[in-house]
Amino acid sequence: MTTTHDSVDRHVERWLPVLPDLDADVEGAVTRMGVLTRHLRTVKERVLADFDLPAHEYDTLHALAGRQGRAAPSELAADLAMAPASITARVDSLVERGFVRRIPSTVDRRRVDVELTDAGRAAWHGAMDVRGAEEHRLLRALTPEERRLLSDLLRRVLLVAEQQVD
Amino acid sequence: MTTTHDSVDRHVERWLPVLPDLDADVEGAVTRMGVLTRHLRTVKERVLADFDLPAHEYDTLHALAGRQGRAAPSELAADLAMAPASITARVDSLVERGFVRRIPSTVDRRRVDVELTDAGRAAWHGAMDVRGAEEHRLLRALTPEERRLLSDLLRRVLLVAEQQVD
DNA sequence: GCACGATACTTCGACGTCGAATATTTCGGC
DNA sequence: GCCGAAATATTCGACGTCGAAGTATCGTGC
Repeated sequence: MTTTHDSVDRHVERWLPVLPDLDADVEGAVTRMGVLTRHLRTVKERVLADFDLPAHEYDTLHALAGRQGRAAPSELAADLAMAPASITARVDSLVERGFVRRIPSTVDRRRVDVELTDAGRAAWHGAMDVRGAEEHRLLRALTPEERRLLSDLLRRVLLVAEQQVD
Repeated sequence: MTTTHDSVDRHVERWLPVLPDLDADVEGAVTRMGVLTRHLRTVKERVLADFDLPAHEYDTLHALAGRQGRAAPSELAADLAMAPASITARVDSLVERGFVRRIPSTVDRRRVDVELTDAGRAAWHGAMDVRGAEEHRLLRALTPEERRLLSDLLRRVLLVAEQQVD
């Protein structure tokens, strides 16, 4: 069983001479996470192109589906980790395509619920099947136990990032 | 020793009812990588603000330093994984700030080398020290052996992503 | 009841990135 | 040597995102 070099190994080898106090494991783990998330995003974009769905439109439909097909723009902004101002444009184009409806709330006239139409739910559901295929293809490099281990290690790292500093 | 829930655990719990065939470990690992890379980018942006350096300017200086302070725009584009057309604007603003020089090549008149000035190298070197502090803070949640393990697991996953399909 | 701060969404202007098209230069086959 | 193909950097127009400002509405304390 021989271990092989990946692009990050070459990246680290290239930087080690000029930055001697570089921790290969820290740099390696961080850089690999970055490369992998970028890769997954690129593949998702390419796969969704077959459905005429830009990734940001799919993401919006997905977030809506995660809230039973109905949510306020501010809720979508929080779920998608983006500025509330950006939601307006996203919803505009989805309305244009008939995937989404704007429903002014009657109880609080400041609010405007966004609701998935049947066409919108169909578009989401259709693209859903291929979604995650690349994730599983990559993670199949590990055994189920190793996947659990990876997920657990990352949880412990993420907990440090998310802990409140009051 | 009690294990704690992070935001991704809550994310998975929220989706499991509607997507029963969701693999918690695959979804967990992938989502955590995404959240962590986003977190690291945000913190880096905030820390670099003290140096009046937008992250994309720092990244460009960093890429340049990785090539001994001199590189062609196309090389920078490759190292930074972005479109060559985008490099022009980045170099423009760095020239504006005196961090970089454009040197037309004499041997191949299509090429224009970009060279780090003393001020540019100083700006990069100054921001270098704080760079990576957050990475180490987060990864300190793991033991050195666990960090090695994490990096190794991610390498095996990345190798699948990078393997050529001829 | 009223005024004032908080809340919710949108508009606006600026910015960074990209793909396609362009201009210039080099290279290779003949 | 010449001509078409490849390479290199840039310009241009479009797009998605953001922060700040704007508009409308709600809620609360008095």
